[in-house]
Amino acid sequence: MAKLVAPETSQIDHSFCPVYEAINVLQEKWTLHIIRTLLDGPKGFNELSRAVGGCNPATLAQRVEKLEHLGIVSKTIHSTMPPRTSYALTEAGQALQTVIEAIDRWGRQYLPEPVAL
Amino acid sequence: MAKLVAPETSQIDHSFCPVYEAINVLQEKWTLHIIRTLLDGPKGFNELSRAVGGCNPATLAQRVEKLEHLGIVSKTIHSTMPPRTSYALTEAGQALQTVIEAIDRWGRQYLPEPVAL
DNA sequence: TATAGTGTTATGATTAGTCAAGTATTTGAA
DNA sequence: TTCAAATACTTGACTAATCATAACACTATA
Repeated sequence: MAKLVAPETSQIDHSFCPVYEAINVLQEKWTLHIIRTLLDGPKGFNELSRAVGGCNPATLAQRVEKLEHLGIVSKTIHSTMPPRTSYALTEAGQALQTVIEAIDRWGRQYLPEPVAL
Repeated sequence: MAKLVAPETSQIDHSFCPVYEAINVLQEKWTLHIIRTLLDGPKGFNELSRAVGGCNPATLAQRVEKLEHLGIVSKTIHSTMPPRTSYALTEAGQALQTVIEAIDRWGRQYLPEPVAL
């Protein structure tokens, strides 16, 4: 799995760059949507799914697990049967509000119309 | 950001929400890396590829084309043979610096160590 | 002449994401 | 009572995205 790194002449060293890592975390599909939704307050799984809009449960479960692992989201199980869970942002997750706000401002200014692809 | 308090309803209208669209644009793999790299200044294709680090040329070409279409990146062909091109950020692209900076600050504060997956 | 550079595009393989359906249980309505 | 809907996911099959690699035409340097 370890890959031989190209000669040092022209390759940039990403060995540990916080911005690079942060971008890698946030760039996964649905991640930013999930965080934005949770900025509104804690939500259960299906509630989150509906609010995010369009993410299928398999992907959502995987994303939420990874975010929990990264300390961005916390999961609380209130009762096992009937199942009742809630997902909330940790401090690190709340701190992403500044990122979402920056995206929000940019979007309002530079995406005034629906994007046709 | 407007914190629309949705007490019980939980169904959100995404008909046209600039933040939602902006997130969709920025969440695609390599997009933020490309923009961050170009904040450093205009680059040629291979130069960009090296600086971004790890993106394969097919994907990079596709991303860059989409970003050009969205008015975030501009492409200038200086000569066809030998090929010489340069990719640069437009005004809308430059405006994403605030987003990258927010991610940067977050990363430095909350990702102090390499993320093990 | 040989090697490395330019900007792409083509290939076929791998990985990531999607879809529909199912699990076990309770709550609320008919 | 019995049925439908809700809860939080999981599973397996499928498709779309991304991957590494190589090719192309051509120049500039060694």
